[in-house]
Amino acid sequence: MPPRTALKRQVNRLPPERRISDIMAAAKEVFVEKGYNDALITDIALRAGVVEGSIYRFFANKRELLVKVVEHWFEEMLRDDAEQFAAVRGSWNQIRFIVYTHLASIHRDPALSRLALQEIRPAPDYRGTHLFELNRAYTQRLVDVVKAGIAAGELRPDTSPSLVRDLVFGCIEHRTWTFLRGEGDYDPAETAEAITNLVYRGVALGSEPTSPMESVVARLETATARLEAAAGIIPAKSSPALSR
Amino acid sequence: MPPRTALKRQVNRLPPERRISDIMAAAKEVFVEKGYNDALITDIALRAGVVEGSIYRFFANKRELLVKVVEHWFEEMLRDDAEQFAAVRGSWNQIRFIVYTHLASIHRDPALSRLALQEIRPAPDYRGTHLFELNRAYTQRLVDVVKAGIAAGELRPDTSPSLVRDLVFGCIEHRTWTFLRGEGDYDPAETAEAITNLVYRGVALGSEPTSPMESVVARLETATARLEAAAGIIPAKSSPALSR
Amino acid sequence: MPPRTALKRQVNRLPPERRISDIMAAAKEVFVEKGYNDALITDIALRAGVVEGSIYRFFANKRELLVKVVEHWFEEMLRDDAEQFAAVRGSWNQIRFIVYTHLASIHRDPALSRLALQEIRPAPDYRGTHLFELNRAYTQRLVDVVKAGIAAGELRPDTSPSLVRDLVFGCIEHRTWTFLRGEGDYDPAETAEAITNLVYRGVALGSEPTSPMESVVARLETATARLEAAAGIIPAKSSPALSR
Amino acid sequence: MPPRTALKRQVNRLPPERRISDIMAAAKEVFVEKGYNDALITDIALRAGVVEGSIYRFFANKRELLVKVVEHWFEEMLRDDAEQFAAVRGSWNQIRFIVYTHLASIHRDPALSRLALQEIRPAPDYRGTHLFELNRAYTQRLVDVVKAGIAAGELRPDTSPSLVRDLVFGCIEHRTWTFLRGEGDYDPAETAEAITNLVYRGVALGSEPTSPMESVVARLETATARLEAAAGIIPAKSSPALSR
DNA sequence: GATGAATGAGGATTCATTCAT
DNA sequence: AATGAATGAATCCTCATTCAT
Repeated sequence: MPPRTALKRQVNRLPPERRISDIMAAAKEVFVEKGYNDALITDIALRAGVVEGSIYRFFANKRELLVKVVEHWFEEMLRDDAEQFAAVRGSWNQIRFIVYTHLASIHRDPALSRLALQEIRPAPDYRGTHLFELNRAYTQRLVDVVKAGIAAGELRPDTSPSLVRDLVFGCIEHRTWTFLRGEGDYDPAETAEAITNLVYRGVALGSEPTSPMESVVARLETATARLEAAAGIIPAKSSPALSR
Repeated sequence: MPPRTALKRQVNRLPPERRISDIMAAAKEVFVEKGYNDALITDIALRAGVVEGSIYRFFANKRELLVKVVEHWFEEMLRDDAEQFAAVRGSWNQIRFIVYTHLASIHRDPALSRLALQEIRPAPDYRGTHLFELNRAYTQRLVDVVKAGIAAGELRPDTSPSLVRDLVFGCIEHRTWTFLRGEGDYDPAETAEAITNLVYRGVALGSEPTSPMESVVARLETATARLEAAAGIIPAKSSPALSR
Repeated sequence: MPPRTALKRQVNRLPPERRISDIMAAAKEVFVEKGYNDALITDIALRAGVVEGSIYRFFANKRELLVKVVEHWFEEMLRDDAEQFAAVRGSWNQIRFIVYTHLASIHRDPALSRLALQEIRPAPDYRGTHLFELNRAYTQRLVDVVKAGIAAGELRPDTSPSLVRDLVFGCIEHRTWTFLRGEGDYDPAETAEAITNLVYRGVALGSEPTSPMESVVARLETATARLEAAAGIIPAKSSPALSR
Repeated sequence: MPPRTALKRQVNRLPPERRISDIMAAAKEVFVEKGYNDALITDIALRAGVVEGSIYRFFANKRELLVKVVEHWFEEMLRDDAEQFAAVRGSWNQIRFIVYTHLASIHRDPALSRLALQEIRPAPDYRGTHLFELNRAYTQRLVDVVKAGIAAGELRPDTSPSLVRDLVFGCIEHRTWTFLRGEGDYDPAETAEAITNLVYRGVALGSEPTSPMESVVARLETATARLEAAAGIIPAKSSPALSR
């Protein structure tokens, strides 16, 4: 048989993990730019440097690719948070941390958030998704905080932890809709503080001390800042916990 | 190109309002059964007893038809509620009424609720929709209740009414997602009670200060005052206690 | 029978000719603005102050309406021209008149010209149209001019009048295409002169000069020579006789 | 929405050029038979032995397919002619060749000619088409012939080559309209001879005195202008009758 | 004679997915 | 394993024309 002068096919063999991460990176880009429906497999393949068929070797279909991309994003977020969260003490601080983190994530990645909220969650197969599990774990932290707070006698014993969860995440979602539609903006820290206070007051035993405490601290900070300014001192970037 | 001449045409003349309501009724049925995407204009026309073309005499396109159907449903709901709501007295009762009504509506018409929340609200042209206006009016009632409560000295003066609105409607939405996906159920009355209590506690003026905390606050207050005095600076605008 | 309070129907009775001319005026507007395909019967009816159905009382269909509109325009043009044309003497002048008139018409009403050339003429039923007859009459004038010129011994006897007709009108059409597409412009007078000269030369008898004309030329020649001499200037490049 | 999964797919792989030429051949057939509007993509696909979708892999839309088909036809014509044309000597012969060739092409492929003249040329995007370029090249040959004739002293130096181009191609078009509408016939050779003679006479340097008037007037104008220039007079905008 | 609501046929186009090479 | 050409289902919308009132 004569040697084939087939220069046509450029076969580019790469380790599977690399292929997968290339595809997912490209898919993330395209989904973020175009949204799910307007994202084209062809486009994703092009940017990933593979052909369409190759995508289907690793992902059953377009939707699975979307889900995997969002799951990946979510997992990274969780991993980053988990460590810090473990260090936070006190119900109020923990709630605030969760609220702030969530608001900040949405603020950082609005497009991915939209995909998660609008494309994946409403789907009938959402339960059964790994993302569903991840999200459960994510929101469960709040439930645990509430349970712990109740056990510690800090929070009202008749509080429904799951209702608090819905209250918090629902509120955040509602508050960020306008932003997700690209029509407004919000300040994560400020919003987190307000939501936390409101919710905390709803669940705290007796006469919650959050807000007085808060305003006093604020005044202290202000006064301190002024003194520092008067003394010509530039304050260092304060720790997030105090940064408000 | 001129249409091939039809042999015989049966014209069935009806008053426009009737036609419109027939079409909307049929559309409502089909949208509810199939969802927006899988709803066929042909199917709607068939059930309404008209030809496809007739639908386009009254509605610019499929989406407008959807929006009109949902708006109609929403308007009816508002009309029914308004009267009853006017008779409710007291912040807690009013909040509960609003929460309950909303929960009950979703429970009664989950499919229409889904269409509103999933199909219409995320669209980029949502603002500008009449539905957007209706919804504003709908949620505004809660904002007004909060404002009135504050004015009456019943609710905390530092409450953000719009945040309460997001808290309430966001919570409801989150709580009903599972149901809307057809995977669970809830009791509107019970849920309304729980949400109302939680939220009300967050906004109501209470008898608060826990004693230990109070002394801390007092001490901090003193320190702050001294610092401020030391700084010799007159605080700007308003007193810090009210500034947030 | 109780008197009907039917205020609904505003019947507006007008003499048929008035109706027809209103409709045609409106149709002309719309066809000119939108072209045939994009012109809507509804739009025409609206501008004419009638309903769609009324249009069909006077015109069998949209195309007939178009044809009637163009015919009307054409008839007016013919009427205006006929008188003037009758006064023109001499083959060259007559040809120039026809060419100029045609170029000027296209320049004045490019949209209507397009409709005639692009919409009506290519149609399979063009023959049989009154417009076809009108156009025949219109172009026939040129044929007659040529025949008369031949008979008078001014034009070559082997000239095909119909070929001259195609030459002239084809040339005009080709020359004006760019303008009709809205991409260029031309000067009717100048273009008419150029076309006429070119064509005339093709059909005129050899050593022609009509005697009276010749003497004029001779005299002009003399005058020119004198003027040039008077100017004492050596003509540039080539001899003036060849310079154009 | 994902397409309902087809059970079995028969894939028939072919080299792209073959596919493209199959599709174009089928499209040519259908366009010729039915005209652009009445041609169905389905029909074309069927005859080409592909599915509708495959057509859209190679052609952006129906119109592009049409344009490509006509361009292909035109290119072949040009290629065939070019060789022969190169061998023709003498202005008259060259003009006749071009005229004859054009008449013969139309006579051979009236349907394709119609598509070019009626569907493609009037479109607003005609310029920018490759066909436009091809046609320019095609007609340019005549322009070049005229220029060469002038340079060789065979044709009148005051001839406008582009006007001759419009004269020739316009005349041909006009002459063939009836045939293109399927209502008459013509003999290419005979018609070519007649047109060529008529045109040639119009441009050949002969004894004809039409232009004498014109050239004399031109000389007068030139001389006058020089005299005026010598006298330092800026000539007023001359009357149109003299402006040439 | 006027009205104008109702008719209804008709086809290009997209793009996720497959599978022969 | 990679390629990428081929598949093919699926549907909204327009608007000239009609005809019951």
